[in-house]
Amino acid sequence: MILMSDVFENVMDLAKRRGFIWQTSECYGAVAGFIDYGPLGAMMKRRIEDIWRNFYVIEEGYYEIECPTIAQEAVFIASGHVKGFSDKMCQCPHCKEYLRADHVADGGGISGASTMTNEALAAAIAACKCPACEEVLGTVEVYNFNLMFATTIGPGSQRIGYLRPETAQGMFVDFARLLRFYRDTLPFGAVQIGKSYRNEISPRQGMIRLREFTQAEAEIFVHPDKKTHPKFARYADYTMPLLTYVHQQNGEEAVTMSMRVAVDKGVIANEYVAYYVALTHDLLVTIGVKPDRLRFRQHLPDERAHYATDCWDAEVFSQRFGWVETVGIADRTDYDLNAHAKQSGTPMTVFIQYTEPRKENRRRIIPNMSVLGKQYRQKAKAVFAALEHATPTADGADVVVDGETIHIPANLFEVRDEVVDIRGEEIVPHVIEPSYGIDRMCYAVLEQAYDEDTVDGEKRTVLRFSPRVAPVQVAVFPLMTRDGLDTIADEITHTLKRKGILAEYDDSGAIGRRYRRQDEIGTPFAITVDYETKETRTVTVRDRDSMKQVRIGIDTLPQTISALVNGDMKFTSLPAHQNL
RNA sequence: GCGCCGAUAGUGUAGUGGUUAUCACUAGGCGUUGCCAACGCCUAAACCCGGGUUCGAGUCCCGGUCGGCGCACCA
Repeated sequence: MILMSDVFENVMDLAKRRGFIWQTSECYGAVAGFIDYGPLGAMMKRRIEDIWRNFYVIEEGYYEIECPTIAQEAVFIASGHVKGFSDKMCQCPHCKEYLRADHVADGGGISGASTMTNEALAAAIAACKCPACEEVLGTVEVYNFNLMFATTIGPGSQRIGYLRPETAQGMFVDFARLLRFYRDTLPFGAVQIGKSYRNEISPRQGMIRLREFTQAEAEIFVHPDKKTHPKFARYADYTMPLLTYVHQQNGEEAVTMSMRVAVDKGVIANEYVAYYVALTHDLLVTIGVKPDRLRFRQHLPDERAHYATDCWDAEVFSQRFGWVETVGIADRTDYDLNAHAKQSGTPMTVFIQYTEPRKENRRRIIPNMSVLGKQYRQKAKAVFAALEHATPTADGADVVVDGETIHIPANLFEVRDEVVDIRGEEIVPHVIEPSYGIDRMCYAVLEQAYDEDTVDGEKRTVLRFSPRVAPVQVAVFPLMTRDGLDTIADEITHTLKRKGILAEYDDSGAIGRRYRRQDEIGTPFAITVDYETKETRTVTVRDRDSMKQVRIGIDTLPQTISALVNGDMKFTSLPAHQNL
């Protein structure tokens, strides 16, 4: 349509002016990386989150949980964030370049940088050259920069806590309870929508990169050998352009294919990842992302987290920022559960029962505790343990305890060969993780909804929201504020509100001005009470995008508006279109 | 963090050291108005923060904050 000089500026200006998004605590001077959602923005965000819930909680059946945004240090030691999210940094005194101190050490042939103290590392790299300007560094300060916000828990306590950098860990640490909730059966999933925090060095690009942001994440626990999605048929024929890492390396364009083909050809690792790639496409289109501004890009092998076997990003095209990573869908394998099991000492496995028990020969060596115990006392426990794995002969068994070979006579233990039923095995599930950046989705919806057109030579600014995400769902206007028209409009407003519809009454100014106000905040429909209303109990319903109107009875308004707003009915399918 | 640029009513702006900071739109009130930002009258509303130079600073200088861009960073 109209070429907009800079959509980002127009959108953010409108967002600020009309109460969608603004900078936080402006009266004290804003802080980079933090935003407030205003009245309309918070409503829009909630509607987007609710659509997400429809997909993941209601349709997929993965219940939502809510964990604290602060967790104790052990959680993030296990997840790798304490170490991996923290870099040893230093600054070149000559060119002011910020450098990874450990990389400088590696480049200078110094080993063991990761185990040195900051002071030792600083001393070690003093003789190294700055990789940027080639000058010898000399005296530098090495410090840790961790992207997690740290805090302490409790009064005067030294117990360290961190604000979570992702919601995912909450689902992992709750694994055992979730497994019980889902009655010890794979696959199952849990989701969480909430705030996460990263102390970004340089937050930029409006609301694209924030220090506090909202994530919607699902962790789906699956059997490692069964990555076939039970409902794969739903999206098997769903097609979309896929930009594989091979395409990217060869500088080729994305190729459109169905999910079935993508899995069969090995383009996408498994059905689970493919299923959520397709579901994500479906979801993003539902909230109003245009398909031609949406692509799925596979992570390059060196870009993937070390544990992920496959990872796809949903990228939304922004006229300002180019392709913006908005959703990541990764197969995290068993990395997280293993890490938490090790750190916490709690097993995080599922018992998978075999369809048929397996017969297995087993030899058990049963020691005569009363005799051996007395004989070996403190060593007894170690002796028992060693004996279990010993290879007994006719005259006994030799075990080695603390380097000492001890002969246990055959009469002090019994060897039992038995056939046992193995009914199943403990396995560590793999995790499929779709992770959504809600703020980026909100921005994408705003940017893509923004439009300007020309009506009677005048510019009209309109947010072409899907009715499902529009904060205000319908506006109600009396044509005149007299002759009882305002009373009727007021009654209609209240009737709609009682049905759970967010209706806004407005009688201020000319009717055209009121339509324009609602256009600018993306209200999809407007009801006008006119003089005919008093005679026929009908009102006009006006469509934001076409500006066309139809006349319908007051009594059918609640059901009609509901259907229009939740997408069950299109405006064009209403009878008796007329231009008034 | 570094470098460059910027910051004046809600929004967009004018203002090259000197009265009471310009204009438009927006918003609120009253009147008018029989369907797409009409009109009249009235009202409200701003120099990012801190320091300095000066008789006098929105204007000049320094520092900070925020924003944009380029680097760097982005498990």
